[in-house]
Amino acid sequence: MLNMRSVLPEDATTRARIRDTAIELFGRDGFRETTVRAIATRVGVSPGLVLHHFGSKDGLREACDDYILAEVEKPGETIGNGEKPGASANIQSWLGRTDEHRPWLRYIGRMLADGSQAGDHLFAEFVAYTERVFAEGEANGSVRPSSDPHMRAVTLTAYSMSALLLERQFARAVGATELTNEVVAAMALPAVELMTHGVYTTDDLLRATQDALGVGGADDGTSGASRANGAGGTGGDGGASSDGAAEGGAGA
Amino acid sequence: MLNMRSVLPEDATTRARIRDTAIELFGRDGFRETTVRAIATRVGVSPGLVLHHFGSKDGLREACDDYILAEVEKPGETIGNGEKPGASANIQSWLGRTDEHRPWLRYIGRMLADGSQAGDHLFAEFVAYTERVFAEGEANGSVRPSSDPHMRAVTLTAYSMSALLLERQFARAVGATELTNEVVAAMALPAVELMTHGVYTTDDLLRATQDALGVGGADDGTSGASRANGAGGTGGDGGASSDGAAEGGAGA
DNA sequence: CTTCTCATTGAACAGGTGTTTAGTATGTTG
DNA sequence: CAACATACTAAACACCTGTTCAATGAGAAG
Repeated sequence: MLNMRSVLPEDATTRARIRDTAIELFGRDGFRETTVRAIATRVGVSPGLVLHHFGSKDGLREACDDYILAEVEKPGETIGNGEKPGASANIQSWLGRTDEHRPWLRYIGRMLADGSQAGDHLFAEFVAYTERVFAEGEANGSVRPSSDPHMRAVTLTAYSMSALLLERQFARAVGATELTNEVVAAMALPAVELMTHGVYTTDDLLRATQDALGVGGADDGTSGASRANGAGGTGGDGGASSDGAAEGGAGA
Repeated sequence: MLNMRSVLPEDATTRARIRDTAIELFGRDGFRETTVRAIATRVGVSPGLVLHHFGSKDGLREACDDYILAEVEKPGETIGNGEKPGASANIQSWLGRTDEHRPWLRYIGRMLADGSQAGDHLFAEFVAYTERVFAEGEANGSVRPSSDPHMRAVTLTAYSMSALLLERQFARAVGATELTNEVVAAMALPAVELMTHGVYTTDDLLRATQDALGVGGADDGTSGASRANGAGGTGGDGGASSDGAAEGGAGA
């Protein structure tokens, strides 16, 4: 309720309007393909003014990075209640209101895809938060232990970010072209189902992977069937190290 | 064993060497940031020759797309045995030999990130394959049913592609800078653990998500604890539709 | 009022870009 | 041999890019 001028740059200062428009275009088209003139035209100013305020196009990018970083790390953006701080909660909230925050979500996707330092920082922050929450849950009993807690956090963070990086593909799956609320809603249940039960009914693939990597049963083997059946082992030879893992369900 | 000239453009025709170099640079730096002159210089020819062979830079890109598409859809690339056809198996195989196929993996990542039509085609193919395998496994008993099989396939395909899109972040997690075999190996176990057991010990979050979306228990409720404990419900109000799903583990 | 600051513009500039074009060499074909 | 197609180069061209610079206007400070 505090500041809701994200999408409507009505009375904001010209400098802020330039920055917001830059975020929008950088996120939509990419940094390299967005021209200073395009930003200036959309704001309704001259190209020179953009450089006057930000020094250079790279300076404008830095300003956008800083703004997004500050916005995503802002403590109580979500709702009125005393939500936990952290960037994850904010992105969470933005995904609930895609129409208002789509430019920011897209810009974050670009940050991660471009391999910038700001993207590294943001990703590391997400990972740290996820790892912390999972560690608490593990001590709590609500989260399963992992053979590699850090890599699990990295993996799940990357998975969640795929919604931003593959917006187009997720949208196409439900007949949309953008990351709308409908798309987010359709993504939710399969993701939570996966996080709750997994997809495989047996741990055959898990055992095979453990064997291929030469690790013992580090993970606790709770409710696991053991009959070998559907999913054939990973290939035949033992040369390759870890096939069948990274790909979604093609390991069989 | 058949054609292994991927990384070593020794005696290949000049046209092929230009294409391979373009794939490498497009994948590494992006299409827009890669200049025709940079490609020509690296191959050791004049910039004019690049255009002579491919008409334009966009024509070169199309040639690269076609080549990669054909290469990834090639039937028996994996090993000698009669592996199932399909693009997924090839990428699978490439991830096992990252040093040789890194340019192709990166190029595919760019295809998906750039939102090109070729990327759409490739992604759709991956999804179709994943969905088919899971349908077989579901009939088989080795794969759990899903409330939305198609969206599950889309989601898991996107998840697996995140390794290509976030190569940098995955590599940083193990102290590397590229997608090496070591990185792929480190990714494998957490991914398979997730696919086998999930991360949560209870289905509290699943039930909460189902309630928030207004769906009944479409998924079969197999081995599920029911005690409510660690993961607090999704926020307080009932306005937002599907919070707590897309983000990796921040729903709690 | 005067002076100063600063937002803003319009035009120009230097560099890099994809692309074209004329020309050269090298085979290949008749 | 001549004629021709093709691989290839060097140079230029037109365009777009980020950027600069002098000038203008308005408002604040004195």
